[in-house]
Amino acid sequence: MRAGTAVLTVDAAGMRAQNSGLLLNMIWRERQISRAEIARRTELSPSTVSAIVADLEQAGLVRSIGAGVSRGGRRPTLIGFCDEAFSLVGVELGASHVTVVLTDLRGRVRTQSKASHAVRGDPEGSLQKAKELIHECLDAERVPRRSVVGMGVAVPSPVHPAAPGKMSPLILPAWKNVDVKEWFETTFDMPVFVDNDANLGALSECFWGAGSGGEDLTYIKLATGIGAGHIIHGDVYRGAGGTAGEIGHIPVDSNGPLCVCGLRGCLVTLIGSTALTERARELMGTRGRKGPTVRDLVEGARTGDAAAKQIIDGMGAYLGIAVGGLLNLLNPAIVVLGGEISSVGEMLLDPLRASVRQRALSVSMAETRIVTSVLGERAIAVGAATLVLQAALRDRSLFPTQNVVRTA
Amino acid sequence: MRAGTAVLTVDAAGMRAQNSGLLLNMIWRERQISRAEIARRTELSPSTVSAIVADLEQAGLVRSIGAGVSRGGRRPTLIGFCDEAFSLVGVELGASHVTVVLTDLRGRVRTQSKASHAVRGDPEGSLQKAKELIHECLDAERVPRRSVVGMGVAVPSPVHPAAPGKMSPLILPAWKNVDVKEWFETTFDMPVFVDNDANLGALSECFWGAGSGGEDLTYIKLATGIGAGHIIHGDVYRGAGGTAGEIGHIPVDSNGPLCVCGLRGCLVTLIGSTALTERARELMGTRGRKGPTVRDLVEGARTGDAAAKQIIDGMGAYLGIAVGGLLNLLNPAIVVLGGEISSVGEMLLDPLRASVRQRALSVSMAETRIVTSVLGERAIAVGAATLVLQAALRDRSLFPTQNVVRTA
DNA sequence: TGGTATTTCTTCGTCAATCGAACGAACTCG
DNA sequence: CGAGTTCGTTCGATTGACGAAGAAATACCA
Repeated sequence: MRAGTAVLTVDAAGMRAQNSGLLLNMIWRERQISRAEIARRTELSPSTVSAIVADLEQAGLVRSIGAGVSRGGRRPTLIGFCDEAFSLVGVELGASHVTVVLTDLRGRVRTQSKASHAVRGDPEGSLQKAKELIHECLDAERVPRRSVVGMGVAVPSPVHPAAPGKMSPLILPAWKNVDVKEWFETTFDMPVFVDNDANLGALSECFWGAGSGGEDLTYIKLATGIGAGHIIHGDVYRGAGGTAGEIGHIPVDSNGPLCVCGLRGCLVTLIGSTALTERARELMGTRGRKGPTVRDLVEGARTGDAAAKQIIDGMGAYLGIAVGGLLNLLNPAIVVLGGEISSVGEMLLDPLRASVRQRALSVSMAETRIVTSVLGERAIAVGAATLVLQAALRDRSLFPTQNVVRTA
Repeated sequence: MRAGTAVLTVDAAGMRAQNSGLLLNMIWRERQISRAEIARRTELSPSTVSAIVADLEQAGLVRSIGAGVSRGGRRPTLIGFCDEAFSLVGVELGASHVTVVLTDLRGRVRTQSKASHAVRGDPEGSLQKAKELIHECLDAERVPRRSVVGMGVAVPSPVHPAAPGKMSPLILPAWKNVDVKEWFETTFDMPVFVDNDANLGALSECFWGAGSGGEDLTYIKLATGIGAGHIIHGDVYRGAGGTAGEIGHIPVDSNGPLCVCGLRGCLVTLIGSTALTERARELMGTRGRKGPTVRDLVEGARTGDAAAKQIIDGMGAYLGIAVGGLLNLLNPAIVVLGGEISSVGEMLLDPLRASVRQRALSVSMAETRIVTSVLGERAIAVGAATLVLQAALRDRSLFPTQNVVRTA
C-alpha cells in the first residue's frame, strides 16, 4: 500500500536542511566548484547559494580554495570540501581479528590498528579489544573527541534492520546477549552505525573503488565465509530480515560435502578459505607443519604453480553458479570480488566469467562488469567508516558543531 | 561517488508540492482521516493541513465524507479520497494476447477487453489491436479523455531504464524499430509508462494483493515464459540493464534439455507452460486432438489426478532451486506466484516450500512468506494501470486539472 | 590603453508557505 | 446545563527562497 514516498514533511527549516544537504553533497562530490556553477546546476538562485555556502563555511565543512578560470568575466571563487575537518572511525569485527581505522572525510586512512582475536566466541573480550584499538588510533593522531563524527562497525553476521545492534543467534550464538550498537554508543558517546561486513565492503567499493558513480553494485567477500552485499540506488540493501546477500549457503553441487547448516554442497564448503587450503594441502603438499595458507595459494598462482591454478579454476567455476544466478535475479552494473584470494585477479576472473557465461543470459552479462577489488584488506573497516560519512552527508546535523579545525 | 541523495532542490512552491503530495498519499492510504489526525501524524500545523486539504478538494482529488467519532470534543470531519475522480488505462501485451483494462484510482476494473493476437512477430498489428481495445474501453464507460490520468503498458520483454520504449532485440526481434512508449504517447496524447510484465505483476501484488504494506516483494510469473519482478522500497527494481528478475534461464538441471538461449536445463524449459503441457501429454494422454492445456492440468490437480499432481510436484521442486537462490540473495518479505498454474495453490506451494527449505538458510526462510496470487489473470494489466497511479500519487501535477467529476 | 560586455557574488526588498496563538463551533461528561 | 476537550479557521509573525540591482573582477576589442 505504501507508495514509496518520502515520509517527512517540510517547513522552512526543513527546506534549508534539504537544500544545504544537497549543496554539501555536490561540493563533496565535485571537490571544487564555484557558487555560480552550483546555482546553475541546482537551479537555486545565486543569493540562496551564497547564503547556504556561508552557513557551511561557518560550520567548517567547506572553504574557499582560490579562484577558478574565467568564463569571460570575473573569475569564480572555487569552494572545496574540508576533507580533514572531521574524522570517522571504522571498526571491523572479523571472524578472527579486530581492525580499527581512523579516516578523514575522503576515505583516507589516518591510522589503523589490528589485532588477532577469536571474535566468534568472546564478545566481551572482542569489544574490549576494539575499545583499546580505537583509543590507540585516536591518541596516535591526537584527534580531539569533538572532531569525530561517529563510528561504523562491521560485524560478521546479518543485521536485522529493526535491531541493528543484535547479532544473528544462528551465526554468532555467543553474542546473544550483546547489543553492539548500544555498547559502542555508551562507551564512546557518539553516533554508531552497525552493518554486515559484506554490505560494508560493498559500500566501500561504491564510494572508493570500482563503483565510483553510484551504480548498483554487488560485492562478494571471499574469505572464511562467503557473503555478498548489495548497493541499490546508492544505499546498502539489507532485505526484509537483513539476510540479503547471504550466499555462502547456496548449494552449487548436489554431491558436495555436508555443511554445518544442514544442506549439502554449499558454496562455503567448496570455496571458503578452509576448503581452499584443504584442497591446497592435498594438491600442493604441506608447507611447514601448518599446511598452506590462502597467501601461499595466491603466491603459487602468481608463480605459475599448476595445482594452485587448478584450485582457483575450480573456485571460479563454482562461484560462477552463484554469480550467474545473481546476474539473472538482480542484474547489477558491477560485481566486485573481495577478500585475500581475489588478489589473483584475472586468474580467478577468467574461469569465473566462463562459468557465468554458461548460466546467465547474454543480455545481463553484457551490462555487468565483473572485477576484483583494489581496496585491499582494509576495505571493510573503511566501509564501516563510510557508513558514517554517508549518513552525515545526508544529514548535516550529524557533523559536530563549533569545530574550528583549520586543517587542509 | 553519489551518496544516494534526492537530487531536487526545494523552494516555497516545492515545499508545498512535497507536503501536499504527502497528504494526498496519506489520504489515499487511510481512505478516511480527519484534518486533525493528519496534523498529528505529519507534524504539520493544523492551519497548513487545512490549507492543503482545501487545495486538494479544489482539484477534485479529495472530499469530505461526513463526521467521525468524537474523541471527547467536537467531531472531526473525515476526508476521503475521490477514488473515481479519474481513470487509469492498463495495457498488457502478452505473448499471444492483448488485454486492456480501465480502472479507477483504487485499482478496481471498470471495463476490460481482451483479444488473442500473436504479439511476438507483429508489432504494427498488436499496437492497432491495442488501440481498438482501448477505444472500446473508453467508449464503453463514456469516459471523457480529460479524466484519464495516463496509460501503463506491460510488455513481455525486459525494459532498459534508459530507453523505456524499446524492446529487447534478443527477445522481441520483430519489435526492433518500434518505440512503444512513443507510439502510445503520440496516439493517445497522454503520459505513458512502460515496464516489463513480471515487474508490473509485482507492483500489482504490492498495491492490491499479498503485499499490502509496502514490504519488499518478489512476484514470479509462471506462464509460457518464467519471469520475476522485484519491489524494493515500494518501487519496481529494474537492475542496471533492466533485466533484473529474468529468471527463466537460470539453469536448474545440468542434464536438462537444451534451451533456445544456448544453455542447458533452463527453468523455462522445465516448468514453462510448454514443458508442462508436453509432460501432461505424456502422463495424462491427449485430450481431444490438441492435447491437454494448463487449464486441464489445474483441473486434474483439483480432482486428484495422480499424474497432474506429479507434474506439479516436479514443478515445485525445480522452482524451489530458483526461489532458494532468491531468498539467499535478496531476502524479500514475500514471494508471490502468479500465472494460471498458480491457482492450484497449496498443491504447488507444498513441494516448492520443501524444495526451498533444502536450499535456503533457515533464517531467510523464516522471514519470507511464499504465497500464490489472488489477483487472477488481470493482475498484470492492472499493474500497468497501477504504474500510472503510483507516479501520480507522487506528483500531483500528473492529475488533469479542471476536472469537476463529482462521482463517488 | 581604455571602454564595453560578461561573469561573479552580494545586498535588499518581495513573496510564498509554514507556524503559532487566539477564537468560535461542536461535542462529551458529570 | 456548564466545564472541559477537540476540531477547524483566521490572522499576524517568521523564515527562507527569489529577483532585481549593484559592485567587483575580468575578457575582449578598438
